[in-house]
Amino acid sequence: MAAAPTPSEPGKREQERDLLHEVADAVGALMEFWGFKRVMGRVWALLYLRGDALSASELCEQLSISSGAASMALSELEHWAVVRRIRKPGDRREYLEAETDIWKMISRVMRERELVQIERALEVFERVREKLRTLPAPGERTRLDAIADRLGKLLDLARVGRGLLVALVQQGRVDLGPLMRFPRSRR
Amino acid sequence: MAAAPTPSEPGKREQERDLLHEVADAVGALMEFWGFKRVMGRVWALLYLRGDALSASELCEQLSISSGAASMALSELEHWAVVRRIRKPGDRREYLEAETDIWKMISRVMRERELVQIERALEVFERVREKLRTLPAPGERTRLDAIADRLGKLLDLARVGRGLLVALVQQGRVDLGPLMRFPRSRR
DNA sequence: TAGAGGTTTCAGAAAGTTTTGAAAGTTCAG
DNA sequence: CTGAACTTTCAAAACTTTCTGAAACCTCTA
Repeated sequence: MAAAPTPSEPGKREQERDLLHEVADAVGALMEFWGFKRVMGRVWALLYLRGDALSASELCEQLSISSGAASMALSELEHWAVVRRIRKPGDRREYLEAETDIWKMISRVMRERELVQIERALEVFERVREKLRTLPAPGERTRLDAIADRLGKLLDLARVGRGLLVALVQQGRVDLGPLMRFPRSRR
Repeated sequence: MAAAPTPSEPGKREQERDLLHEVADAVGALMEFWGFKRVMGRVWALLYLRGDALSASELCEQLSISSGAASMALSELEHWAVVRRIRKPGDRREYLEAETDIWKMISRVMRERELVQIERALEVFERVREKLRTLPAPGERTRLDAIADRLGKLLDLARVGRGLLVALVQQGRVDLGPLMRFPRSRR
């Protein structure tokens, strides 16, 4: 190859790769913590940092995962609209590109996952409270009432949580200004 | 008249128990979703709703878990200060009581778990960006710069996330007022 | 339309997590 | 001190999740 016969750079290339991997692993850990598969985070981070589209097999090689794992991670990432597939004409392969609007990704997950979860719980809380109310207790009114009260506190909290999520999601962006009146008072 | 040893109530007692279990399971699901063991949520919710202190064996029976599982869940719950042990004089057993200040629990988890997680990632991002900068690339300045830029966006996001967490935790309570000034406008 | 180059599927392997139950350890009334 | 009552520990079992690799399946180009 005329282009770069020079293995000139000592370990620059490797160094760069290792650095990207470090970040990819950190993102992977974060994603895993947030309930996704670790590989998903690694894939997205690598694509995001490199900026250009990679083929699936390149990803497999870079991250040392099997084609099966890559395929599964990719389809899940696609479901969350976190990665896009694009085709280059005259090339049979698919290339993968990271969504770069991070907030869009986050708010989608909030909306479709966290919110669903909390609403499911809310539903149970509400239903049970109703039933507790109609349980015609003999001399137990007070005891059951106390339970219903505590359940009510749980309900309130869940509603606050839902409120926070909805607020974040509806804004479509992070606007912490109001919430953070003590920004850079570094203590 | 069914007097003292009345099995009078048809299924009231069972109904009540089932309702509490429904809530406990919902909380368990939520806790699991949030990265804790499902049992932890069930234990806390049951204690919280009943309001009175239960013995460990009662818990085992109520939730159909082994004493081992209970012991482990309890010590973890205790670590998070979500459940307290109390002793009644003249009784060899320990009784368990739920912490009722829910916000206190949440902010503790935020501080000790979520915040640690995000700070770990931040550290990696920062360190890698520094190194990328000092990688004396020949004609690659622009390519590496672009990578560093994207890494910078990641850093910003992580900082915003940390800011949100810190804000929530420092307030010591949920104050959504500022964040939610668009009450019920459907857009 | 053949077939080379790619991708998906899926059963089984590997890894990770939670639960059990019994043995070891504590605690306290007597 | 002793032993009954209770709790903790921990190795193994049960279960869940994730990964692998090969076969089945696409999809283009020639």
